[in-house]
Amino acid sequence: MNIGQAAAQSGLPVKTLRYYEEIGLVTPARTEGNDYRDYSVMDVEHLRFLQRARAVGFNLEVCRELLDLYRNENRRCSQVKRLVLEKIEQVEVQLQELHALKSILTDMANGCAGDDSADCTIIETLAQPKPSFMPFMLVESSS
Amino acid sequence: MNIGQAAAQSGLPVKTLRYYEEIGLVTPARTEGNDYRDYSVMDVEHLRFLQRARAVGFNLEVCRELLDLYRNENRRCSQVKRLVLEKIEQVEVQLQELHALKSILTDMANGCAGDDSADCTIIETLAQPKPSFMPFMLVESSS
DNA sequence: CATAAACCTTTCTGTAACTGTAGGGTAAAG
DNA sequence: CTTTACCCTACAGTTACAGAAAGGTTTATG
Repeated sequence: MNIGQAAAQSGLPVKTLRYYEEIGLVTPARTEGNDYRDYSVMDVEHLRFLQRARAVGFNLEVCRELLDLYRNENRRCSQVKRLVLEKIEQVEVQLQELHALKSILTDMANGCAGDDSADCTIIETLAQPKPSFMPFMLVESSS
Repeated sequence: MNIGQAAAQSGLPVKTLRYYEEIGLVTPARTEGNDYRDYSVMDVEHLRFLQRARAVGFNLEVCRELLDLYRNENRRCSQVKRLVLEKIEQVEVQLQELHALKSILTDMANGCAGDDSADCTIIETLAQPKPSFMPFMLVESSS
């Protein structure tokens, strides 16, 4: 089938399919006369697999590993699980960082009048933070 | 002062200082003989301000706005606070997305034996998810 | 049969915020 | 004088595509 149909069935944009071919993830056949890409049913399965793996946050490098495992009958389930556990750890780190940021930003907003004056505690904090307010800055600036 | 010292005092890498000059954020003077960058004390203040604004998650576009407000004596505090409140909203959206991802990934990991067999429920889920497992896929694939 | 719409093709450029590398000039120390 | 540590510019690379230019093909319609 043509690229447009493959895109519709996989839930991915046409440009993404061309990109995935360029980096060797899913390489469809070509029709003889006109050089159009010709995606097989299995190609589309792989594209759908990639779409879902991306949707749960795996980057393309890991998606490639996952797809290789999907295509490999000799895979071991433990290999797959390890990738998922690693991703969970990354997500947890990101969550912690974002929680910390939100806490700082919320403190900033709460300490700020938000009126028409030029005096602004947020600007002051960014210009010269009190350690009690942004304690991690001590660590950062000592590196 | 030279770029190396300015970098050390601001907590930013040398390459970042050159980049910030390239995009017009902080443009130091040049020494006459050798074209070395010559950062003033105020330049370094601005760099430190940028370092902290970046550290709490603002992108460079917003950092530029914040720096402009910092330099502008006619700023209104409310303008600053609005930027912080917007950022908080963004962080909250990201937190929700990450929580959802973590939940899906954790379900995947929990449902998987992680042994030496080739049968893997994670791979199966990515290949053909059950709606109860990845319900958002229904929305995604209908677009 | 002509033509217009809807496909398809390649290639180049751009995104964010830098980092790395190549190839060179300059300054302080021994 | 030489080494070492700076400094400079300019260009390529990173992620995962999206947009646009310029053109070939297929299909539907008049």
